[in-house]
Amino acid sequence: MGDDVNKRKTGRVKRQVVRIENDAKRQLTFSRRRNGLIKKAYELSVLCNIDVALVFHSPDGHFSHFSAKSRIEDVLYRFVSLGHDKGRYGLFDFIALENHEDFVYPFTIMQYMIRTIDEIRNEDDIALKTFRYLSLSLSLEFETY
Amino acid sequence: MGDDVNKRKTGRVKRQVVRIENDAKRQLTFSRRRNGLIKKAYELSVLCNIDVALVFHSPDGHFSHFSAKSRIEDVLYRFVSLGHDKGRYGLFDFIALENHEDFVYPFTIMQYMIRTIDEIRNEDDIALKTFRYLSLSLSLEFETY
DNA sequence: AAGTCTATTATTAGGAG
DNA sequence: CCTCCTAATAATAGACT
Repeated sequence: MGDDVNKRKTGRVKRQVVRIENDAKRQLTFSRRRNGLIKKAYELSVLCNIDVALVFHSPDGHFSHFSAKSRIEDVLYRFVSLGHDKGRYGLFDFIALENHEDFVYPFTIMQYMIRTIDEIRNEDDIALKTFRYLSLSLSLEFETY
Repeated sequence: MGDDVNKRKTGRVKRQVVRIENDAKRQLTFSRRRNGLIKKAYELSVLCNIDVALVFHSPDGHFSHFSAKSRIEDVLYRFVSLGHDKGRYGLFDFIALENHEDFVYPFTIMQYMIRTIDEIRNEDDIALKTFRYLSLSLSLEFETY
């Protein structure tokens, strides 16, 4: 019985911030930390009356998103349209952490949006897609708090 | 001198998750927790090889954003164009936490984007705005890690 | 994949500068 | 706006279910 005490090896251990190679462990850590991040984003939004939007993409194409206080569409729309609002440049504070070597063109997001909208306009099955998207959203939506 | 020991009142205290009414305290908490959130988003992106985008808006018009691993434009573009990608609906998992009572139309973001693009196309000072936006981005960009 | 336990690390509130 | 300090709360790695 005393053995159990010696064998016990639980409790948080320190982790280097490097990619987790083991698939199962990486998935578990992603799930836990994503929940932690969402909780903190929610708390920040309430404590400080801030709109926060979070978007996650994994390399295999999975994605998830979160927004507190406002719809994520509203938060992102405001972000996209910033470059469009002449009178308020002086108010913006930018935090940019870029790990890629190619230069950042601030207007790139607009070019992307224009291309996307053009493609969408050339299609005639928007209603169908909206319906499918809507069905999926509703079935997978859940309340954490 | 012994008095000092009794008077000492430091250390973290428990806070309810409700709006902080004191302006200075709310701003301080915002600054600290936003940094904490960005650090955790960065760690998640490295540990789990995930693209993460974060967008913050305060009611007074200030905003900031963060993205690790990929440009924020790329992460948001992928998000926006999801509704446009027919073949992959089955892969998506949605996390939606909506605090507002009105119904969420998944296509709203597209409608917003269309409106934004239309407005942009009706202007002829894009080059000037791009230049100003670029100058500001570069001067305020910084590396946290 | 998602919940429980536990020991430990990580974050952060308040105060001072 | 920061940064530093301290003591307390909060998050979480690993193991198990």
